[in-house]
Amino acid sequence: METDNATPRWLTEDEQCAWRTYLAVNRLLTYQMEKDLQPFGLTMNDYEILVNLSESEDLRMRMSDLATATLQSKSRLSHQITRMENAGLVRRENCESDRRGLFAVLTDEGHATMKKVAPHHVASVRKHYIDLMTPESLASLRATLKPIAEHLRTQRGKP
Amino acid sequence: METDNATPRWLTEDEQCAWRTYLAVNRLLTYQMEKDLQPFGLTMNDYEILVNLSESEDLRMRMSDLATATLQSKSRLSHQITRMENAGLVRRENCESDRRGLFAVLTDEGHATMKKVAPHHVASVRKHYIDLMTPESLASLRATLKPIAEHLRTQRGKP
DNA sequence: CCTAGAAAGTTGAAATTCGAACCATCGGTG
DNA sequence: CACCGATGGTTCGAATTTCAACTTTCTAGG
Repeated sequence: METDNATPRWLTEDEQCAWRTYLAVNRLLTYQMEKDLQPFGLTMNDYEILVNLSESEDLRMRMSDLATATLQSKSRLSHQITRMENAGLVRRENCESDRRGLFAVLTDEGHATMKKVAPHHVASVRKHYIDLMTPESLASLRATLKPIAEHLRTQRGKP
Repeated sequence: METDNATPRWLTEDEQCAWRTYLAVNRLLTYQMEKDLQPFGLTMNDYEILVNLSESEDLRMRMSDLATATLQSKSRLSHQITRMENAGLVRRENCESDRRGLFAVLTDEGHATMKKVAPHHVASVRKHYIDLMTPESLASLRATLKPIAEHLRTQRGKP
């Protein structure tokens, strides 16, 4: 008989507003970042990978680790790296210790691109996000979101 | 000579952390919401359209308005509605006053689906977002994000 | 009235993403 | 050592998204 018909706890006015605002910022911001990166021929995805690689030991990362770090499926990353490889930003290299494995390695060109684009991207992030809030707001936001990120990380299987 | 080489204002440690956390929540949350909707055969996109329609006068909206409301391109929305039409959730109807125009109208089935799914979706939003913060955090977050949404809305052209 | 844009939507092809199936190698166990 | 389930990655086909035409209808100016 139990067909799960407990009265749902609907969102209050405020909660609803908060949620929708969040969703809106989410999309609008993504759109804007994407747009600001476009003149350099990069997507957010490209950029994030460049960041990860350039912050890594030897400018390289195992495909798996990169997939985990950027929260993408293995399949998607594989395609993504192929495209970036064609664009000359990245190169695949075999892993000695595990012959199944591959590294994605930042090329010189990739590194140069990174250096050129980073300032613009940072400016964009500031202009459309960071600089629009007070340091207190930022701190509060971070404190609120951090545990949520943790929670969500534990929830998910392998995307 | 001006080649735009002012020293960029890099992000501070805290800012960097806030930004990355935001990005992470962004993706993880989207992923989770999507996943929780999957058993009902809906995507976030589907759901959002159902919400918009069910909150509208006569359960209908002009394609353009719907596109604007959901922040999608006309093209994307058109395909989207076609799919939902095939799924029986929505139906297209001509506009009397403007013969170029079309309405997307919620069907009975669409309305029923909405009613069935909404409680689960709300529960999901609570579980993975709203209920993970205090009311104060939520209020603060809303207050911070609201102006950002405004700013971003003014920035963008037609996606 | 006529015409040149603009606006509303659709369409089709190309690019991206997803999911499942697949291949090869690893690591542990009997 | 030989087997077997896990890991690391790629690949293929289907679904989704994007981008650039294209059609039809409006609207405003002359």
